[in-house]
Amino acid sequence: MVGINDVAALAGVSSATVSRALSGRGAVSAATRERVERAAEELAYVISSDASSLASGRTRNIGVIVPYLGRWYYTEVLSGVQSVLVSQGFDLTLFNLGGDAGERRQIFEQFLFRRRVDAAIAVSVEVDDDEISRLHALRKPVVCVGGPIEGLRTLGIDDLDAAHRVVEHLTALGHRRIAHVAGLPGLRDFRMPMNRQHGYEQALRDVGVEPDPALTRTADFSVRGGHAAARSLLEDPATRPTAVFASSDEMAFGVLIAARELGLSVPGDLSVAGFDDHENAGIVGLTTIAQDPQQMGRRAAELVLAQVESPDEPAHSMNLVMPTRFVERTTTAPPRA
Amino acid sequence: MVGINDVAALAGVSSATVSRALSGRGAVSAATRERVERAAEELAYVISSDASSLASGRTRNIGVIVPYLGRWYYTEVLSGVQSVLVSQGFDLTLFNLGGDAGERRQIFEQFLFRRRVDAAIAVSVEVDDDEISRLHALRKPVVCVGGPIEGLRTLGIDDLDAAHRVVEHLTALGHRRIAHVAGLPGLRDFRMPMNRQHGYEQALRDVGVEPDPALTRTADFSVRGGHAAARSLLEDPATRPTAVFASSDEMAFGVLIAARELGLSVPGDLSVAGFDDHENAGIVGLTTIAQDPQQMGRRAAELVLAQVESPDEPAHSMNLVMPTRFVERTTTAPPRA
DNA sequence: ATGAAAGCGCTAACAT
DNA sequence: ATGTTAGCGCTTTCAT
Repeated sequence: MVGINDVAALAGVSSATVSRALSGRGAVSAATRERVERAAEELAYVISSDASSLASGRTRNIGVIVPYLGRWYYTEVLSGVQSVLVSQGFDLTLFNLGGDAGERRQIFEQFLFRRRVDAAIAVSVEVDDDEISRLHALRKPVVCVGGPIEGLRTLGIDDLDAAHRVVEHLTALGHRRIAHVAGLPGLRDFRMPMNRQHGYEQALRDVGVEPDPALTRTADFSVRGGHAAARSLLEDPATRPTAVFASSDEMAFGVLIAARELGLSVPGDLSVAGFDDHENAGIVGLTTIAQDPQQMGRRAAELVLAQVESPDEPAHSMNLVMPTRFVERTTTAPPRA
Repeated sequence: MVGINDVAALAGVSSATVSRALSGRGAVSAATRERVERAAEELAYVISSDASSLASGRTRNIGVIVPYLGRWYYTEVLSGVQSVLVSQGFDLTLFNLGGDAGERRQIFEQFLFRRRVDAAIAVSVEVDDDEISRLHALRKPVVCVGGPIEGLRTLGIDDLDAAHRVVEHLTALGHRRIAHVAGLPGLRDFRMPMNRQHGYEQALRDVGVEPDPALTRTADFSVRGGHAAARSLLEDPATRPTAVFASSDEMAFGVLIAARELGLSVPGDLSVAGFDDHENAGIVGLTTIAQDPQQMGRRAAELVLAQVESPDEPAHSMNLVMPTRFVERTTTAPPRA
């Protein structure tokens, strides 16, 4: 195994100089750097990250915690994070909380603490108090995407406002009986589903409609969940709403499937609006409010790397609000007269 | 930061004994182990994985290479891998090749070689010769899920047979004009799309039908791709097939959407069959052939860990074939008379 | 069964 | 700008 000393010998310098030349920390003359790089190249030298980490205290590795992988949102965030990390030469260690409670405990109690990461990014993770204190105990930069966690840097969208805007679109079209397929709290993050529910309610009150609790159903953000919720919401023609707002596009897809099964035409008999601008929203013409989770992942990675690079700067907590964009397509129209 | 010496002091033993007691390597009396564990617990000691790796040469970290994250298949495999690794105390470093060519090169040339992983799992990665030799140069266990790579352990399904069975179902129903929305080769793995195409062709020849090249369209495994392929396949009533086999359920979803847009009833005017048994296949009643990528991920992790634990045993190459299961639902029926 | 001590391959003072 | 040297926190012979 070729090590730093082999490179040093070939380049005719000390190992310290090789370290400086290759890492970019500390002054090295251009000529020397040149020779060192050539030698490293020739020997196909690759650094031992373990030795480097041990000596320097920096791992060049970021931990990313996700509650689940099988939803569009998470993989998008993850891709964004990954691409920034790769470009900066950082590795990504994935912690997936989707397994059983034991796995989750092990991750919070052991894995995060093996000093293997310089920082962590938590993606819409619903953490309990004990877990929060463990994250703080890391004494490492932590930024949260989506779910605001007390005292940590956060990056997300304004869920209340976004939901409000979508539902406002429906009321502006003339809808008054609008149902909400809401997300289950506690599944991703506790507050997000609530904020979207509040945005929905507020938009109704704006036009003088008192939200009817019977028109809100919760589901697990999946197509299947949205489908089941819509079936129960739509099957009785007497109480049927004229529009449905789903708190995620995937649930909206489920609503569309249910509507078709029940012989309801969209948007003739029923308007449907979603939330996300999922990659498949366009193809079914879904009106929705777009967020860009990949971009959020990139920003989160940048934030966290900035803190890693300059650990001394006081990381005042903050909550970065990313923009959302209303996208009108063909699943929404005025209600039948 | 509490280290091994603190634990040793508290337990009244040497650091060597602590190391042995906690790692399980080497003989320690039950009583001593007990005391050491208690001391470690009390001090909330967590090992420095860097120091441990440096000294032992083992990292307890597995690299997982995926070409892309945004498809059901990959996240399922990843979940399976992850759950086994967590239970064995291993970390998972994620390498996502989905970025640009530069990122990909960096991953193969640098990241994999930082000696940060004990082994790697490649998930349906289409690798070129240079990349294969780099994987071999790792001199670490590598197992591939899905895409067979020369000289490496592989685990996957029999794509030809699976496709054959689905199409056989269609011919048994009486279909003769059967189209294939095939996967684009080179996107995931080169051979898989071809094998499915061959299975499709073979099932047709079984009933004396020579496959019509005009009835095969390729797409990128996405809903959008399947939709576009189906539009061009179905729009002309004169040349329209009576059934479509899609090489992934996600593409089949796109076919279903296109059929509806064109006013074709399924399965009345058109039968549709997919491949995967995606989590949403049931909800739209899609007939398909099920594979279990999560299970494949678990098996791959087990295989690779077994090799990591006993590196001396000759890792004869092998190709583990996992079962598939035909699932008949409601999108297939005999063609109209 | 346990301890002493020599590394593992780097980095970072410190010195020049 | 470069070299010398002392660790980083473990694991693993080798003794006992």
